[in-house]
Amino acid sequence: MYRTHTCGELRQAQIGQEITLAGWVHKIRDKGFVLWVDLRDRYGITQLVFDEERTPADVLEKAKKLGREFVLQAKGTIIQRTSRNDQIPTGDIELLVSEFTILNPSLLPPFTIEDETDGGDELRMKYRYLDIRRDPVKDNLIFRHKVTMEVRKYLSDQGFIEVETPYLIKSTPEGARDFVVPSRMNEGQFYALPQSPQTFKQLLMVGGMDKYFQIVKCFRDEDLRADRQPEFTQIDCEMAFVEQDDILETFEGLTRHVLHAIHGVDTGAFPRMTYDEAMQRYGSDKPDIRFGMEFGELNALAQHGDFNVFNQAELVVGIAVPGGASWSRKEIDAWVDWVKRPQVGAKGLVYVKCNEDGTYKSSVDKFYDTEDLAKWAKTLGAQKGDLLLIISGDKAASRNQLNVLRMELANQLGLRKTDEFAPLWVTDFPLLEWDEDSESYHAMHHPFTSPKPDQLSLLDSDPGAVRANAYDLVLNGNEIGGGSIRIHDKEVQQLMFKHLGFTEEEAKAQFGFLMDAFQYGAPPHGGIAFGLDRFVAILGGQETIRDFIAFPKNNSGRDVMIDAPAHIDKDQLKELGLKIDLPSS
RNA sequence: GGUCUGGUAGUUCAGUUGGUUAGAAUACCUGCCUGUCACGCAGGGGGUCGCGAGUUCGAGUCUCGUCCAGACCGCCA
Repeated sequence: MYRTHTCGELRQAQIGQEITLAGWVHKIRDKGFVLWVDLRDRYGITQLVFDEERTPADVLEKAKKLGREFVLQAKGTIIQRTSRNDQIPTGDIELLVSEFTILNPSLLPPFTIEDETDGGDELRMKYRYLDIRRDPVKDNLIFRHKVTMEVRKYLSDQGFIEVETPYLIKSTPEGARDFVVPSRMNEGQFYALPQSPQTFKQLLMVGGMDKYFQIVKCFRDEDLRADRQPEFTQIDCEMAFVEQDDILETFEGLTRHVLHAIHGVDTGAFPRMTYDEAMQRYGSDKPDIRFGMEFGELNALAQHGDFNVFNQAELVVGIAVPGGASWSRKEIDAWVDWVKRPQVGAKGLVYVKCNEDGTYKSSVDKFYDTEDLAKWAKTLGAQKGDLLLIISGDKAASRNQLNVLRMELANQLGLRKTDEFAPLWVTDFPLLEWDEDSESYHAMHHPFTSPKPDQLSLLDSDPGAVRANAYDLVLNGNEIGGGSIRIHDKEVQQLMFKHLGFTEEEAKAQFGFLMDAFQYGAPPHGGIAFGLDRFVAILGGQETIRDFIAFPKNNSGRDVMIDAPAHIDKDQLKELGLKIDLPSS
């Protein structure tokens, strides 16, 4: 047995006991006559003490040669400290070491193993196993464990069965790019890694597993962001014999359970909002409702004068920024420039200061009188001291630009509090969205999503107007889950494929197995999938999901620790019947 | 595929108009220190300024290319 206790559990109750600890040398403080070593493991830090009076001379001598991150086993007696440290739970005691063994020495680590490390991101990723020794990373992994355990507990208690689905499946053209895996036994053929277990969970419904879930890796070969990894984890769920409300209630229950178990908060029933309403009120299908600054449309109040920018706009839309009237001209101009950057793409930004004395000062004083501006302020819900910011132009573009501005303002005004949780269901998403590049309609969610039954007839006349039985769960302005009631009827599924531009043969070749299954008594069903990495990060009050993944990939999809991806040798290629043909190599 | 930012000591960074021997903090090493816990004090070692070309009497600094990292746009059903 390497240890009798951990480095985090010893208190005054153990004083006088002979114990053995094992851990890493966290820090050494050598005062000459006495030397302290902070010994660290997953559970905490215990101070070891060596001194001239009480420690055997050879042990003290050996201790003077220790280095950071050496792995030690130390035996001795727990004693009361002469001077206590109230900063750590074990600060009342220390281990007077009688003998110790160096289980393994360590090279000098390339960065300090401390909460506030001196190491940069790149270095920490390369030596991720050292990074994980640091509390912030370690705590995040433990936090993730707690969340997933609560999820499993809740779903299992609700009668859900966790079923594993295959990782080696078939590539399909819809959606994201697939990661592909060559098959040795079927030369020239490839598996694909699943972007989600979508069709398998539907087949489980046909199989009668009427409540399924799986905490499962999914893979998408698309460019990355701070909140996007090529492999990520979903809480994938599906239920049979349910309508949309059943799903929303079940997974609202799950989310509330997790919020309560992790943070002790009860958010109450989640508000619901249709997609159209979300776009109109917030310019986003995932609005952050922790704060106000709701959109107000000013077309009726602003399109009567000589200001042609507004007159010619499809939409004139604004928000009221709390306290913004006190901003200087320079500060406001900075925001005007900010929205005009190509990343935002607005043509301009009109402002109206609603001064404390009841007067108004705007960038369009030439065109509108005080009465106009007062009406705008009222429509946008402005108080005295607020600043109206107004964007105009194409409807979709203006909403998007104002949404980007609203979010950035909220960030800078500190309105996005990480310890506040504002969930929201967004429902009734469009079934299809127009893709400019291919000049065709694509499924907004996925091709298995059912249209609202009463809107089936619209599919031919006005496909873009058809609404789906699809919903997203939004938390603090992030989409953390999305799902739909699925199609379970072969004819309807075939109709969908037709509208997505599949020929009958293509549909049969790619999804024939699913439509076959639908002919053998497929129950009505629907489900949802949560992005676990993002969910955990938001619950943890952070933005980047990398900090909650033990071994994440970098910006270009590389694992810099193991240096993957990598070339494979000629024999492997030959065995797979592959030839590399790159202009550069 | 694109835009932007960065790459200088083990590490995090500073480095003025292109000009003397490239600095600081921290880490590391040595010595001192009778209770430290961000210990303290004194001293020391440590640099292919990402790489390659160019401009110049002279380049960490300017130009071009390239590699790497990060953020964003496209993309992500």
